[in-house]
Amino acid sequence: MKIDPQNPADLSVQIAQAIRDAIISGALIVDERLPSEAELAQQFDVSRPTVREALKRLAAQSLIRTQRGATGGAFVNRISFEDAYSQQITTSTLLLSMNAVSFETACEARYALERACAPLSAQRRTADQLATMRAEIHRQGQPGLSDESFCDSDVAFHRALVDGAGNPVLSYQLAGAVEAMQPLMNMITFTARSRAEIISMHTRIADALDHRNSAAADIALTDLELYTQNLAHNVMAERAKRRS
Amino acid sequence: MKIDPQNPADLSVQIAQAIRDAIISGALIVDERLPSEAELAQQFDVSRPTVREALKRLAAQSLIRTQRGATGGAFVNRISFEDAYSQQITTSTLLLSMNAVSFETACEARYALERACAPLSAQRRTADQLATMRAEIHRQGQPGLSDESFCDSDVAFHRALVDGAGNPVLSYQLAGAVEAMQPLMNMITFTARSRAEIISMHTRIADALDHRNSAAADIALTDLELYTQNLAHNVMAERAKRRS
DNA sequence: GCCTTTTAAATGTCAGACTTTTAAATGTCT
DNA sequence: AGACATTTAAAAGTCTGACATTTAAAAGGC
Repeated sequence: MKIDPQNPADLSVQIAQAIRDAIISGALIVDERLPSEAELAQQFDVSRPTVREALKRLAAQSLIRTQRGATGGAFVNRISFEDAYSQQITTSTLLLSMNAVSFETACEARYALERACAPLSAQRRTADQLATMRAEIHRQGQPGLSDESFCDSDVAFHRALVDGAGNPVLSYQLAGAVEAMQPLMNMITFTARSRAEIISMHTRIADALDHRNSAAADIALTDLELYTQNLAHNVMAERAKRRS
Repeated sequence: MKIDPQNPADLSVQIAQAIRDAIISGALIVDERLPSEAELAQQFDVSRPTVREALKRLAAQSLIRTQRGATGGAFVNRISFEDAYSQQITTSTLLLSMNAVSFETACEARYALERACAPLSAQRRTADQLATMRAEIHRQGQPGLSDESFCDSDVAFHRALVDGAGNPVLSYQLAGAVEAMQPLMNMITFTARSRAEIISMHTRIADALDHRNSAAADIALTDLELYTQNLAHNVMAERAKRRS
């Protein structure tokens, strides 16, 4: 692990890169302890604050964790699905909000992804996951349910659908995407949507998975997408009219 | 933006969180300059190194960028699709390698995602994207092509397929996933695979998109997945036999 | 008016000290 | 001997103050 003092890049960037490479290449394995900050400073021939800045960069990406105390230090972190998942949500959320991604584009991507796991969900969904979906549908039908709770329930429903595929990699990819898009979708369709319509389509999806009918699930998801896209379209048109 | 000195969490973590919240909430907008490190240190009542560690954390997530010099400072970064994409690749790659995700699971997820954009690709692929796919197929048929180049070409082919959907959100999600899984897939099927077989299936995919035949593309992708899964299965069985 | 030089503001880096946390080693009492 | 309290040491976390480097704007000279 070496750095080049002549390199115009900041030293802390170079050091972080060197350690990151060591982790990715397998030279440093999970739960292995890195040398102490003082030792690293010696090895790289830089000061301790510089080493610390490098370590903070890695910590921000969950590549390492640090412990204080006698047996403390920086340890290579095993990146969990949860870590990856929450990182994806922050990144995706900001990406969508900062790049003026149209509702249409985000919505299309979201449902394309969900349809991707519908066949697997139809095959493999457990009784538990189906029960979760039914429970969320029931919750969505409760009168007096706040808009926020309805949204949460919506997310939980789709989350169960995705988890039904029984593939953690898919779950992590999709749940992140769905959750990141939710604020955008709520912003548009918060007020206009008809809960009854949504509940009926959720029920169709749950029924389809219940009967392990992949094609029906696909169609129901497509209908839900169409409904959502239409809704957004109308809301936008209404807003445009009011402005003029 | 406030922090709590009594909080057991590290100050640099709290400061990073406070600034992150300000960005997400929109209190800080894209390209806005943050106060200088010295000013931030005053505001939060901490020392400059502590502020710097917080800023490095944010920089590692591409939330801010820093410039040196007279008009320099830390600026809120517009997260680009490229940023998000490369972050996703590192995270996903590590996630897969550190969590012993089975080849089967990763492969299934990958093709499920690709099938998700096949219908859109069939509708929208441009002549350019189709030409890219054909060119990569041709390249894959060149005798004397190194294994590495073949892999690169394979990635490029699938990348074109995904981009064909014309949805940047999908592209970013899927390209990241595909690329992250590539090392894992190569590790298994590097030697055993038949280029001719793969090329023929690639051709079937390209033909299907050429004719805007979504169903055929789906079938071809499924066949490619089956072929890959079989290959992996055989390689594993072979390895197990050799060990005994 | 244009080019060069100076200057100031900001980040990047360093050195050394002090604080806090933590676990292990040591000591003490029953 | 074993259980509990105390000491100690290692490590991260933090602070202070200084210097180096970069960069753009201001000042100055032709």
